[in-house]
Amino acid sequence: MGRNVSGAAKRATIIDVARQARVSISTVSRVLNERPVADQELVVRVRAAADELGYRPNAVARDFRRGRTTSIGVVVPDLANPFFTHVLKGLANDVRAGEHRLLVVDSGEDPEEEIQLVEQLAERCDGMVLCSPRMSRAHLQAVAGLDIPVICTNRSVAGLPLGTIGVDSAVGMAQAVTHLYELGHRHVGYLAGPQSSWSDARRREGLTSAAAACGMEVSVTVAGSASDAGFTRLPDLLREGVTGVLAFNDLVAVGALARLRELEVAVPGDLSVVGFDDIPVAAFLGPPLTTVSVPKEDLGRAAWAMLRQQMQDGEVASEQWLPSALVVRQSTAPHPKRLQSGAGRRDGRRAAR
Amino acid sequence: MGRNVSGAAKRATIIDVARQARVSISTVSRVLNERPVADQELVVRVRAAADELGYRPNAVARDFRRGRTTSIGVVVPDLANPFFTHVLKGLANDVRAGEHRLLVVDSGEDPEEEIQLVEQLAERCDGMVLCSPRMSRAHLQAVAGLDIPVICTNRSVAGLPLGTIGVDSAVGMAQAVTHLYELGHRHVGYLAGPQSSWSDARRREGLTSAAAACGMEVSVTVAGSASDAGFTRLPDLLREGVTGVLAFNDLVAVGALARLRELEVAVPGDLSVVGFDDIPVAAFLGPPLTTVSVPKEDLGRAAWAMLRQQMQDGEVASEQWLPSALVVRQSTAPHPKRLQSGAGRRDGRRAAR
DNA sequence: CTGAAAGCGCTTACAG
DNA sequence: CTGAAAGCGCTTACAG
Repeated sequence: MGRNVSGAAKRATIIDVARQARVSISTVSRVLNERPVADQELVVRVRAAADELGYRPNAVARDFRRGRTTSIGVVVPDLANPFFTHVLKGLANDVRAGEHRLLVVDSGEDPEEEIQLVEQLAERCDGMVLCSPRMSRAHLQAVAGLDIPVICTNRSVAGLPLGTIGVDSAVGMAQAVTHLYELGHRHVGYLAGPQSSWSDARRREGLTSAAAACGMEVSVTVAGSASDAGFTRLPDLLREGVTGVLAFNDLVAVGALARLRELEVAVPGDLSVVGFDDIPVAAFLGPPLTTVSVPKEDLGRAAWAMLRQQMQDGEVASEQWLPSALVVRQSTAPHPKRLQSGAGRRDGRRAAR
Repeated sequence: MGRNVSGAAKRATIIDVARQARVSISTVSRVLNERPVADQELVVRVRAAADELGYRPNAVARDFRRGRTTSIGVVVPDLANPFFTHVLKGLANDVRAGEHRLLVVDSGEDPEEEIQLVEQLAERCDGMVLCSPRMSRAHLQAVAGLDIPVICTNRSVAGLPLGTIGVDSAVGMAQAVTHLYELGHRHVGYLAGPQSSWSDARRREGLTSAAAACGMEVSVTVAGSASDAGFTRLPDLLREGVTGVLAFNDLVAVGALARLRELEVAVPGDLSVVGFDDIPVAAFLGPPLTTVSVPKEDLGRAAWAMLRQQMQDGEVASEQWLPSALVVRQSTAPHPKRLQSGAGRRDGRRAAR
């Protein structure tokens, strides 16, 4: 039993196994990698020797020699954000099926940390997925020079040889705005996300242009990506006199709802609230949250599909956008002072486009 | 610019750099690893050559040669569970400070998958943290034989040379039970977690013995670890006539709250609800959830501290338990039919022990 | 102080 | 079909 009893009883290598089994190291390697070996007697001896010595192949040596790692790296800005963990779930499920394993790394929303991690990780992986990368375009360009297949999610990288897959949040946002408009709202507020978020920019754009199209007034306040930001910034919008609030994401909406409860503003009676992402808790809130649902797990799956193809044929730089869709629950209702026909619709799901 | 224009213009190695700089590979290695090199002229030439060739050292080769990886592996059952992501945050923050990087892997709550991932990961890391491992004790024993420092969280591994760090959930659970007792409740229900969870067993034990101590009746129904489980199983407990419900974790409590809203059972007026973990959303629910707070980030930090020490002095097998503490918010109130003096306490925090 | 050489533990052409 | 040998890209004793 080659186990360390105490201290370092040096780990058995393929040479030790070969000696013990009285064969060459080539044969040991073949047996252990299930390559054809004619003499069954040899196979038996090798397996016995490996067992006896507690031999475990040195994976780093093998990766080194093969020039491949069978690992896929994933970089996310914040593992505590449910959006990313659901993308990861989709990825993990499909990757697990194959022979690769997923190595996840959290950049802590720090662009500098992010590029460093990416460069370190790239050396130890066969391919990478960068989830909503926060790094500068210049750094993304450096990533493109890393000669390893890379997919970016929710970040446009036009002109760079990186695969892109994202959610078309403009469409979902436009649906949300239209929904509020149809309910009679004429002045809405946006609890914006982090400045470094490309998705926030897209959502804000979508909101602004949809509102402009139907002549709605929009007030914006910068919140962030977590619930306390929504809790803190919500009053800014109330002061502006909005009757509907759209949040950068569901977490921010959760904070807004809590603040409204504290202020005894009834939702949806006095004010309508719309989230974004449709994280699991959204459906369980009081009231259940009207939100824009994005296919998080599909995003992960699609990223893996794209990455795998890129690893196979070496072709890069495709682009793919998944639809988002408004899910109407119970946090939105007709404008308090202006009842109208479109009111009272509940729990429907409207497909994007 | 050694970048691949298309196809594989083979990556520059240390040999190419040495040739270009007209020095030995030893010197290149020394310069690039910032070891003392006397002749500044050489340093300049090496840096220039490396730049010109776009040289990036092969990390796998270096890890192989050094016999170390500067990576720490972390295995979690489910990245979508906020509890684990917060433990990870604590870990990541402290690890980031040093020279190590964190490689996270999700076992999908599958014990078989878990042991496989652990064995693969162990070969590519200098140390590992297993968060709430679901694998059998026999498999844990195999892990102990992997001659790599390993810390387990929330799992007792008595007799095995693995570091253990966990949360003493029995204490927090006892506080929750006492809290309900003092509010006049005499029959409570438990929405239990997954069978494979060691923490659930501990919490259930804590609940049962605390309830027995004060003569309270307990009904148990097996839910799981996600909100829909709480939503689905809650009625089982109502049927038993409980006036207070304790959930395995906050997610399950969220589901229970949603079901109660649907059933128009007032919380806390008609029924009290207590969660576990104190995830961020707990404080933002309607009503804000009374729950047992566990020091998730501290758990991660402590795991890293223990692992680092184990990697330094090779000493293994310490044990450490962090306290949990009840946080009283607004989802608990006096038993509806039995008002009494202890009632109405709000928003206090009771330290463990 | 720098360079030539050994060697980490494997896999895989190449001989026999 | 199996074995002897080369070599992946580094780091680090060891010479000079």
